[in-house]
Amino acid sequence: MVSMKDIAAVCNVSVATVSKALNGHSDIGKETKENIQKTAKEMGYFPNSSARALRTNRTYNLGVLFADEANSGLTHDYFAGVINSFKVAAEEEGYDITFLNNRKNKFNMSYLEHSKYRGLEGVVLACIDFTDPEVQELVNSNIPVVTIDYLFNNRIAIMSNNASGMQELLNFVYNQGHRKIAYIHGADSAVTKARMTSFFKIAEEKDLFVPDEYIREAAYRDAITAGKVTKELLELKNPPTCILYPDDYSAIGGMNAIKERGLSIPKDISIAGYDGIMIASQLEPRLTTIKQDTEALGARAAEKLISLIEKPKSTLIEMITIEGKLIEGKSVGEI
Amino acid sequence: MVSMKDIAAVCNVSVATVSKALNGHSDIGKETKENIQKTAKEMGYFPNSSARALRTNRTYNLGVLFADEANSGLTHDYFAGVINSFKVAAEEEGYDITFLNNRKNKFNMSYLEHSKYRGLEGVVLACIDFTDPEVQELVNSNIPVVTIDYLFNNRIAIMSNNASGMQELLNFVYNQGHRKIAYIHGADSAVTKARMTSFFKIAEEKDLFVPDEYIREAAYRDAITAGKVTKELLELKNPPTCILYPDDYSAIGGMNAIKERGLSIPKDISIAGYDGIMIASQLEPRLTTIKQDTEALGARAAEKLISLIEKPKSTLIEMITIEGKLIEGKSVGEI
DNA sequence: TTAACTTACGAAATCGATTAAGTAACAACA
DNA sequence: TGTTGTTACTTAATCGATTTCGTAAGTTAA
Repeated sequence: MVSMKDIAAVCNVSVATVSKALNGHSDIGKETKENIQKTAKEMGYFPNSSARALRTNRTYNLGVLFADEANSGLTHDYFAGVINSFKVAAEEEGYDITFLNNRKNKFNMSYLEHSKYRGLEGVVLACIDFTDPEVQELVNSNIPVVTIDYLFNNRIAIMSNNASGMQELLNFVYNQGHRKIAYIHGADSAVTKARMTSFFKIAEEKDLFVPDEYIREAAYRDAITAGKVTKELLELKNPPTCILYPDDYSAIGGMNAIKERGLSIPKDISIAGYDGIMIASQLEPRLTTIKQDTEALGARAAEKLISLIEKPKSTLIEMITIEGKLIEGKSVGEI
Repeated sequence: MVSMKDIAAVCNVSVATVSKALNGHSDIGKETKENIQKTAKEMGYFPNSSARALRTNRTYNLGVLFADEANSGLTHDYFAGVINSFKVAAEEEGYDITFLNNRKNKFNMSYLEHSKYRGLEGVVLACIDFTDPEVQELVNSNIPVVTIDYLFNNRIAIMSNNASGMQELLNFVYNQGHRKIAYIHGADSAVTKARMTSFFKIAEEKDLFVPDEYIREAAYRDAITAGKVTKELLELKNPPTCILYPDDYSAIGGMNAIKERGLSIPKDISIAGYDGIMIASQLEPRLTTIKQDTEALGARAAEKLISLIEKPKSTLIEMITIEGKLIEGKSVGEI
């Protein structure tokens, strides 16, 4: 690797001069500067980030903490989308992304220790167990942190607006004329809670009667269970005319179960998913769903994290809400 | 941040002694060593990776080059699975993962420059344009490189065995009694080529007549086109009894088109996908597909890359083939 | 002409860790 | 007793870059 020393030798100047010339300081002669810059380019010089980090205490490295138990990690459409957009936004600002280990590594470092070891300037937290003591340690540290879809009182949070998403979805379904609406909700979590609360609030506002048997549970992305539950709903004496699912995968499970019965969507029964994953728009019929704006979620998270790093004083600790968008699709029909 | 200097001061020894004590050198007294280790723990010491990297020239950092044009990046099930498993395997060996920028960043570095800047000890290439001059530059550099699903003559490649996968799939379909088999293949690529070649080879071996109209094209993961093509195939005077798709998403598109016709899978027509993504096993009927071993692909890539780094002499430049696995599912019936 | 500034550069310290080389103190051995 | 070895440290150089301070040479002003 060619270093400043090498350039200095070639140009017959000191290392200090090279550094100044390459970093655009003012106390360098025009000719000297140009010569150094030219030589640096010719020699293929690139700064050594370790050396620079050591001296300046800036690594331009951001951590991503993202647990992937049971393949629910990078292969999880929603979070993969968020992380991807976070990455792109961070890269545009000259930052690189490093994953924090979720598994125990050789050195048995905690998340915080790992962050310090790598000199991460900030960390984004997504899709993890926020009650994990190690996560708590990180959140209570002095490292800038932004969380996604979870709110700590001392940290910036970027939240997908599940309440308004559910509201919009339910409104749409209602306006299509549906009054017998079943809701298969996800397992217990902050997201599920937000959506359910919203569901019942809107239902009440609309004087919609929702019998207990219309409210069912199925884990996220578990199309099999969703399919089973769907069949049970269809067998009710008074079956719903529309079923809402926890996510699009589940809706696919439901769709299969319905088609298997020989029923047609949306003629015989309507369904809606949530998330707006790619495949949802390619199904037949096109799935009605709330497309979560993963793009915006990731980008905002990066923007805020970098702002925390570069201007901590003027960066507000706030909760930022990202709206989902109704994709009307074709799976909810008029009644 | 607490440094060795701080520990040295507290323990009344030199920095060198601290370093040796913490790194398990032999020329340190038992008591001194224990005292230093205890103090280090108490003070919450963690090494500074930048300083260590600067001195030792080892960063324990691996690069991942992974272009994500058009959302086909981390949200691409197959590659996300591979990268995820690569990450886990690398982390187990004490390495961290850094993404190489695919977009141009502030400093306008090439992939190689970026790798050098960050001191990446090796890079894994996946899902990119391998003919890109910047990729070529990286491949021809002296940085250890492992490629996934692409073969350079001077680099280790980890290849999913598309030929044997297609063979196994076609054999299965054939053994179920199918003789009228349509094949919707992906767009032109090395992967498509490998599968097609294999398809025709096996077909020939089996004396299977494949009319031209049975061979169609649809882009990867384009369920809409796959659905359209499926309808066209169904309308043929002599329609196939089984359709093979480029991937599982496409198969879902086909599945929808078929169900829409009121046909039943696999009673009226059989279908098979490729890849073995999560949702495939949750469809009704369960999709027959070749599950690509993303787990093994990523893990082997990490293993080989680390081996190139740690014992370059004894590491063979080779092509490693990872077999897919037939998931029988329920979407191909007996005839 | 001389004091006061500018300009353009260099010397040296520094960041935190590693490591070769050196050195006391003590023990072992002939 | 003198030589050799061992043990347990310390000193100091080093990795590559940044930055403070210093200074020689030239310029301007009085």
